[in-house]
Amino acid sequence: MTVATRLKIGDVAKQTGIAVGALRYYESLGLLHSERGDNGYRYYSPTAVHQVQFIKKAQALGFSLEDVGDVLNVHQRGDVPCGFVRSLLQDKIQQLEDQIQQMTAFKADLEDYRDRWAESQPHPQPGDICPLIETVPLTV
Amino acid sequence: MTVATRLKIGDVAKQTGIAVGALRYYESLGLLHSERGDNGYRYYSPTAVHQVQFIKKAQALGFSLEDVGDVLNVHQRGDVPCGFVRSLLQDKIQQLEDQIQQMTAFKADLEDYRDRWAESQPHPQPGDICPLIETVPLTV
DNA sequence: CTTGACCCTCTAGGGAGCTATAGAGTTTAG
DNA sequence: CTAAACTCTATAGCTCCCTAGAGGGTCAAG
Repeated sequence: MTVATRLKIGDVAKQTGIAVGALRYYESLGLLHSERGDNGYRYYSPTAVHQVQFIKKAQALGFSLEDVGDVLNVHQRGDVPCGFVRSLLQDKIQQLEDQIQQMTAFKADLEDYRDRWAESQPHPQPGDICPLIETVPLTV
Repeated sequence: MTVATRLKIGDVAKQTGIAVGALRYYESLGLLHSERGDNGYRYYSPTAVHQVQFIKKAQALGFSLEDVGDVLNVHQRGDVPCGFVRSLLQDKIQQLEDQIQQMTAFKADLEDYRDRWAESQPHPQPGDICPLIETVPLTV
């Protein structure tokens, strides 16, 4: 019987490409657990590498670390969090949709100004800073 | 001959709808100037209202306060900053374009996952947290 | 034994544009 | 005259995900 491999934080960092400081940060958020040796060092089992990769993958899906924590909590309760993940994912998609729409409308606005200002020689009024911008209406 | 109107910061705030704290913040960035009375109060001429509105309008075009400062500097040098403003505006449009493209591609990715995961009953492996997320490839 | 590569905790910072508070002085309406 | 409403400075906090540094202990190779 061999003792299970005990990884130090630097080993986990190397195997995952995540900085040591970030790993400690994950732990402070409760996303990653470690055992402490007598020297105070954090020790990890090889599954920790897998867990860090899980965090990376969730982030790649646009999940915040808080989201990851929520998923982990569902898992901790013994449930399979896939349904929860699906709904989170749908939320992210909807948020993206909304943001894209907003940005597209905003871009159209800006292009409108650009085209209107393309060759106009503005009529500066006393006190004006940029006579072009001065024509923008105040949204009150 | 009447003394020119001297506005206090609260007056400017009321007339522009910008919080007092924000006006002080603008001043700290050099975007808004005031004279000090013997009591230490900031006093503004009515053109300050116009200048604050200019800041608001520039922000409505997606300009950062730093951008506004740059525009103001051109103006301060005695130049008309409209050419500079046009090029800033084109930059903002381009940035929006890029961001929209990125977000659209990302959204397509997420929708891909969503559809693939729609009714799949995943095959949990020992150590898995959410078998769905586990299928996401690591971008290394 | 020494040197260097690790590890620890705690604190600060950053980006953007503010808001909020504390503790103090000033002005203004009644 | 008093009380409310205003003003001042200076500092901290917000969001998110870390990074960087100080000041110290621990461990492995030569």
